[in-house]
Amino acid sequence: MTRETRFGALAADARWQQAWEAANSFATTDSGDKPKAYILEMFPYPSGRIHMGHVRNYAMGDVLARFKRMTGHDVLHPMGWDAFGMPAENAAMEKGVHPGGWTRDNIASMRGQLKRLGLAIDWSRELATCEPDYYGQEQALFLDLFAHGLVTRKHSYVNWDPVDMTVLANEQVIDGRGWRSGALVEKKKLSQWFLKITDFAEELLEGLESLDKWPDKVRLMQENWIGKSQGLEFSFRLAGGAVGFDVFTTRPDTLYGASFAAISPDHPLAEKLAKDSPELAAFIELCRRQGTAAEQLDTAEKMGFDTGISVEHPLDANWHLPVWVVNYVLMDYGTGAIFGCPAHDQRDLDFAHKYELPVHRVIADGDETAQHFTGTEAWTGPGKLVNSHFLDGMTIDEAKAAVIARAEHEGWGKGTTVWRLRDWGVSRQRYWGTPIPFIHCPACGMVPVPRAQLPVVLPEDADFSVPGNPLDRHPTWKHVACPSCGGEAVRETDTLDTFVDSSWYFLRFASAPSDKPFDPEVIRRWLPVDQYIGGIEHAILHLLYARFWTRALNKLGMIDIREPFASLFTQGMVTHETYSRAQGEGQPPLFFTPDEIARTADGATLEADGAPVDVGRVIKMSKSKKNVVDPDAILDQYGADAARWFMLSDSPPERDLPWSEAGIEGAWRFVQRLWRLFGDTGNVGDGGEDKALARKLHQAIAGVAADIESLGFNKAVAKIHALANEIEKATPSATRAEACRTLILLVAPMMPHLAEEAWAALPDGQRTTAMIADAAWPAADPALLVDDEVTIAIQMAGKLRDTMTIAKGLDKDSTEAAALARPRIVELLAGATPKKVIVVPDRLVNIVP
RNA sequence: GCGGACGUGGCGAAAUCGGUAGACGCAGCAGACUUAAAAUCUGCCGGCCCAGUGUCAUGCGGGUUCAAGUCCCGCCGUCCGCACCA
Repeated sequence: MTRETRFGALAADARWQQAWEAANSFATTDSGDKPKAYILEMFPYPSGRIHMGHVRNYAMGDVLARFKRMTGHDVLHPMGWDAFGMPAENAAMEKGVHPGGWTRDNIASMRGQLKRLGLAIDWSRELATCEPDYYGQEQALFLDLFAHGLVTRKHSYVNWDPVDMTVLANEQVIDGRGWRSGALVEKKKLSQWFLKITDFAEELLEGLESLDKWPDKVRLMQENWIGKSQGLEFSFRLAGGAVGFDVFTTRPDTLYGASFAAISPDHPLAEKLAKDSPELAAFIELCRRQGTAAEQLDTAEKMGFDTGISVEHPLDANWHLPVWVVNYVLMDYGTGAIFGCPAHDQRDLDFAHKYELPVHRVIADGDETAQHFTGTEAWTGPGKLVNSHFLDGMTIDEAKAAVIARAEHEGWGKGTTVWRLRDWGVSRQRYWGTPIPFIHCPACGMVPVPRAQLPVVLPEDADFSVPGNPLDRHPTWKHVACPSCGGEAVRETDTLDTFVDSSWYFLRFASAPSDKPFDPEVIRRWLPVDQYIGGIEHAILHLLYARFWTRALNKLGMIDIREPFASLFTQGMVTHETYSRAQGEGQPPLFFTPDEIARTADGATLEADGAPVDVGRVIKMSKSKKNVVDPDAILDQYGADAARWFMLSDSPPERDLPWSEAGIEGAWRFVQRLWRLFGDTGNVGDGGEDKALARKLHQAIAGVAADIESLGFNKAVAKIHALANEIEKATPSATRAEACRTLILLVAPMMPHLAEEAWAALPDGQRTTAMIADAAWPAADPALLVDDEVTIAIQMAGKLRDTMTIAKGLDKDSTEAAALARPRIVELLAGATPKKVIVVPDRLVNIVP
């Protein structure tokens, strides 16, 4: 092959992508004689076009996958589509296209875009969650979980959008309104399907400790989300002795500080009392209408309604506490009822002040022995018990234990654990999702669809012209015979939350038989995922659900592992500055896309009129701010390798990456620079060796490998730059030619097309494999990893005064002597004897005069 | 309000164990080559001054240490998560 002076990226991209496909280069080998590496990036939602965030995500995973192949691993690196979800259905409503057609078209175009990146993916394992061969197996797993009691139906309050006629997830409610329709969201009690994730609360929490290769941030977020609280649950009796209600508290030590009891507006007792009290009914209605948005909570006034009834204090039956219905008590945490202790809880204090309820101090504030409470700030710090009879003088922890012990002994309460985590409601009143495989029979009740009848396939002919669930109003689909009695029955028309689809796809990638969800033997070989890479936005929901499914399937005996992802990496976003012009009073600014803009040294102008625009902050690329750069346009102009290289350069991968035109051009220039350097593999000069360059080369081999292994791609990039600089400066030698050849291998994981092109252009006999895709990572010679000389610092009183180059490993005494003999040091000491000399071999000498 | 992360040149950053702060890149400046441009190459590139291996400098103020970007205490700022969670 004759060598071009410029690297033709577009032709090379296409050529090598075809070559890899023809050779089936990235098919996963199940041979099992090499160590396995399962590298997975979170699979994309097929929105239609890939964005720069995808490019960054898949570039990182691809470097790791290619590197693992080069270092002798069997690599599983698959790709698929999280293909169910509301956007497809919205498109159907807005544009009259079928969700299936819309989704499959999007998949086809995004697959094409991803392939242009040159990813080392085993495309034979591609899957889409919207296809029956996937969701049918998901239905089978759902029935397995049901058979083991992990699926329930229960009534619960949901966010109901009255316009779209569907349940909304909490995240889809923005300031009390449906995110799509803008309608005021109602609380509605509906019968819903739930997965019993709370059964696993304790082990999901404990399991976090074993995930030492997960970011601390994610583990902490999950820990807070699971929200374990330990305390006392006890029963209040109504004054007079009738059965009252249960409350939960984490502060049983403050029981003698109680001044009222409070129940949630949604508490059954409140609802019962409201039947006879229109005032209370109106109050409850008022509370339900109040928003729960974050800003409103800050300012929301504490409100209460005195029911007129009272309860007996559990430690003193003659002490009666009034029962209030209170807007700040939540029905879905604890028991939906509390006892109020104003002195030691800020909310209770605010409430007590407003309604002039008593405030009893029971924890002394520090050294203070004040028996009474004043002020507007509740004391929640440590202290000794006061005003508390048998508890007086105890610490908070001692008092907690004493009260719990007494409650258990006397039988009115017990120590318990309460979780913030709720069971996972998976019912969605949508068409474009996995049908829940159940049949409602008037005679037999809820009947699972028999295995032989799976998959329950979505009907193609659905009507999207009106809001609501198309499955529910489909003329025929839901009408079936009961599998149990044969009588007339109807299918469940709810579909599964799409987070279910993404809770087990990593298993299906490893093993996808047609007759079952997966083969346990094959799962044993590949799982857990060795490196999972994706966005921080999935820190809680997806990652928690996937952990739950893995543990649930483990409990069912279907898989051995308890945790799906051994190592997790959360990458930063791709950002770009914004360009805008103010529009006038009360108008939002007008934004411009980067390709409408000419960037100048100190500002930017609109190309259309040459006038300046405002350059805004560097923020996440988003359509509304128009600060997006289309990957296709970049690939057309610079090719895949420059795009990949830029994505890996400069910013640490966990941090945001500011996209810039100058940056991608810099990457492009470096691609060309490497191409020129790769042409020097035959230029051996006089054939001699260059020991210094050999050291730098081998240090780079080891350093780049370590950086890729630890996902420090920006550092690997810097080391490759530094090595390229050294090679360029060196005079031709056998070592230099060898370094040029080795450099091809070092950049191969990051710039695979350039590497293949350069590999193919090598003189005959210099290639170890036909394609570099099959080549091995070069071995670093340990002898060359250390320098034989080091330049060390000489400090006086901690300030740098001189440096000297000495033999590496020189002993302390000789180092000290050499330092003290330096003319500059002699001059500075001026004959004085140093008080102290600290020598750190190979590092520095610090002289204390 | 609670929890967490992060603050280093004009910009993205590096400094892996408490040991020469600013590697590497971007932008910029000066120069070479060229009829010119592109491309390429060379040099400079934190502040200050008396221009020195001078001095100050890693958000601010303290502390520990022979030595602090790194450890400790207290502030300030930015970002993220959760949020009336009993």
